[in-house]
Amino acid sequence: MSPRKAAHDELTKVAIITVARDLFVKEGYSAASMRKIADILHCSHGAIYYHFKNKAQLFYEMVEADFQQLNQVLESVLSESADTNEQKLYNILYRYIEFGLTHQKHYELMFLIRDNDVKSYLQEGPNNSYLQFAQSINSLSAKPLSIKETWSIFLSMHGFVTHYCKSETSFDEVKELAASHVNFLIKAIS
Amino acid sequence: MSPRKAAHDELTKVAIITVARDLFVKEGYSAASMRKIADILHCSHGAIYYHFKNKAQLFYEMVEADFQQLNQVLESVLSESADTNEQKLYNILYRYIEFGLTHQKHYELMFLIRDNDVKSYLQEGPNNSYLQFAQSINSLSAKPLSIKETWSIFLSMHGFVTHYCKSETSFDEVKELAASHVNFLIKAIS
DNA sequence: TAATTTTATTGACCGGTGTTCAATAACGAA
DNA sequence: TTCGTTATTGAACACCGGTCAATAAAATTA
Repeated sequence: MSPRKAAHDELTKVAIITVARDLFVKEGYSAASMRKIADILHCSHGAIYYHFKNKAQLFYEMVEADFQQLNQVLESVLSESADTNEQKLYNILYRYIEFGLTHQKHYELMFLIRDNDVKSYLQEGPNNSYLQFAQSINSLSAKPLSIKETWSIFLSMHGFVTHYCKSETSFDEVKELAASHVNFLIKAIS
Repeated sequence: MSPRKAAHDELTKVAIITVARDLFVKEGYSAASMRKIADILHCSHGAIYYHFKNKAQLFYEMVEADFQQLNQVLESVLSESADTNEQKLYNILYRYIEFGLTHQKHYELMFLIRDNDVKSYLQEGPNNSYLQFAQSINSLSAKPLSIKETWSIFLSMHGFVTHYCKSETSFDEVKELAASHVNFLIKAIS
């Protein structure tokens, strides 16, 4: 009816993202539609396009914000001064898996989605996270690591997360396996 | 117009799958629509549903046939009697990556797609391939491998393929990296 | 051969999707 | 108060996967 809402309940990017996050996590990228998001927000689906160019960008902006958590997680491990480098190295790897499996939809978007719409928006996020990751494990490793070794470690971690993302297994269910995978990789660079 | 075609150009599963494969490989699962497939086949999209229950099953039947190639590849490596076990082990891993990156859309379907429609059809295929893989590397390894070690190797391989599938990198472009990743993993179990 | 049953195809239809855009009302500034 | 700016609506468009009654070709039976 009225083409513009009263000021106190105008749409905001934050409000949209909050609802979108819930729905994306609950239903995945394709099943979560702009219309469903709009329904929950009590607005028309057209309104969302005033704030976001399209669905892919909405998804991307949502996930990019969340993904900075991963960098924070890695940083917090590094700054835990009570731990030895060996412990820190283990924690970096272990916490990476934990993050991936407790943020499966985000991980999927950042590292797995092949959707052409979405793909064009992705570059920086995953790259930044990898750099942080690589720098961390290099500084903690007893032996100096080659670039290729670092990359192999990352891909091996990625494989673990990817697999259990796909089967929607919770981190809790694979804690022990995660630990043994991490130990397997640490052994490989010792 | 006519509700049934003359015998000589009736639809067949094979004809549909052939066209579908092209389109799926070219455009991916979601962008390749039943209507596009039907257009190429010069039939109505409804006709395809006479031969396949739905899109997911069409995709699945197409890919399952192709995927038996992977098992054949692994078998052929094992039966290469001129090679040492060490060489065979290397080849199993290397050829796994090669297969994954030269059949990216298939790999994606079998191991990556989260689509709920598709997922219900997938179980046996990937499982069989893993069993074959696990059995092979166990029989070839100098040291006996634990189940967890075998699994870690697989996940690490999977990570490599997944990553380059996502970025649509050809196998040729990452041959050397593949070799070094394989050597990294072999070292981890030596 | 003629009648009948089975089979394969069509195309309209349903409810859904992402996206665009003219119309419009609330807002903020002059 | 006027007027431009801004945010919102909802209809429209072109797609999508999937269903199904109608129908004609093919196969089978008499």
